[in-house]
Amino acid sequence: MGASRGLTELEGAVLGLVWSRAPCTPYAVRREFQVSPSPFWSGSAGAIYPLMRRLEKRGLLRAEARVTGRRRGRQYAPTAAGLRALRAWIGPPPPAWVLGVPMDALRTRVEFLGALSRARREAFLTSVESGLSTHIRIVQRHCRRSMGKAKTADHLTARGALLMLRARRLWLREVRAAR
Amino acid sequence: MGASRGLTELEGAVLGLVWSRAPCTPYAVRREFQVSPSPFWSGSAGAIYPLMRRLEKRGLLRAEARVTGRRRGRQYAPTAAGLRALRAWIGPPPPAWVLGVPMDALRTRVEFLGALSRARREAFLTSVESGLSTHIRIVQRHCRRSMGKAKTADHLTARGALLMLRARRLWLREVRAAR
DNA sequence: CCGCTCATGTAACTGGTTACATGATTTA
DNA sequence: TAAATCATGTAACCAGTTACATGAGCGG
Repeated sequence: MGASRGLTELEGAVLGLVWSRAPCTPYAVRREFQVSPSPFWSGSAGAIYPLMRRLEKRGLLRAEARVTGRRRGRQYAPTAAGLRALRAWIGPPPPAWVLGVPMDALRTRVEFLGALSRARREAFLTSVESGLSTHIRIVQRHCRRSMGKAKTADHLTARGALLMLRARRLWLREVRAAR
Repeated sequence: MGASRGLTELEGAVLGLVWSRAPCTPYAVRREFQVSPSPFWSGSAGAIYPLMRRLEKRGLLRAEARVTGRRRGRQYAPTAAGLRALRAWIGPPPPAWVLGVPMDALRTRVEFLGALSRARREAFLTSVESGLSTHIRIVQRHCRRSMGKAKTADHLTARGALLMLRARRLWLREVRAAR
């Protein structure tokens, strides 16, 4: 029933998050996005709350009222249909754009570095390299923290992020050398 | 003097593209996005044409009517203010989110791979690894083609994309090994 | 002359953001 | 008890997408 067209990226990510943390409040999901070192989604309330209601209405999430003290709230868990939807979202050979080079704001900027004076270019590259190193340290810590403790998925994700950042820093050095 | 708030990512990319290819039609810009191995922006007409008009109205692009045969059309080039805006977009130490881990649809999916059966997981990883290798070959070709010929910026961008893809493939192998 | 690609646009939609509003709970 | 944070939500906005419309030029 319910022709249920595919999930958007954010929907997929939220559904997956709920699946892996269930039972799970919208607030917890938001936090997850907010503390993530990958700041693509703001995890704004205006995105998350309506989205989870939507998933509930589509029968992919089931909500139970949570009453801690006098606090209203809902905890979500995926339904059977929700799990199926998640699998259908991940499972089949992903469309090309999923495999394609991810968009990268840094790469875009570097592409037009030629518009800057030599001095500004140097300053840019220096600042970026140090900023990148900071980020790497953060993700590295996150990576170590999630090691072992049965959080394999988290750890692997962090590893992925780390490898990505390192590749970028390496590339940055190439860029600097080439100028 | 139009307080000219900052440029969006797409605006920055378009302005940069026009700067590096000027004089340049909107259509050429679209094509650039469409053939890019990084398929984040569709390069849809509905995005590009209004955007470039906007930049023109803000005084960042200057348009000259192009008449080839009986064909209407506009060629754009950045104005002095446009170049300044481009520099201001790239130049200063970029905000943290530019340096942060770029969002990656593949990483998101892998994060929830645990929702799949062992067999499906295997199938997924196999399909992704081969798809990734295909993409790598494509970018590699692009990379070689842009070598030398004074297209340093293009080449470096392609290199960046290539390193990113390779890091991803390496990571994929880790994922497979860890399961 | 038919269909394909080049080329320029517009209109409706939509998903996510910003900014705001509200109240409960914890901490200084 | 005041300030901070937890927690839930809404409303207006906006950038980019999809889908459509139009017409020029060109290859068969």
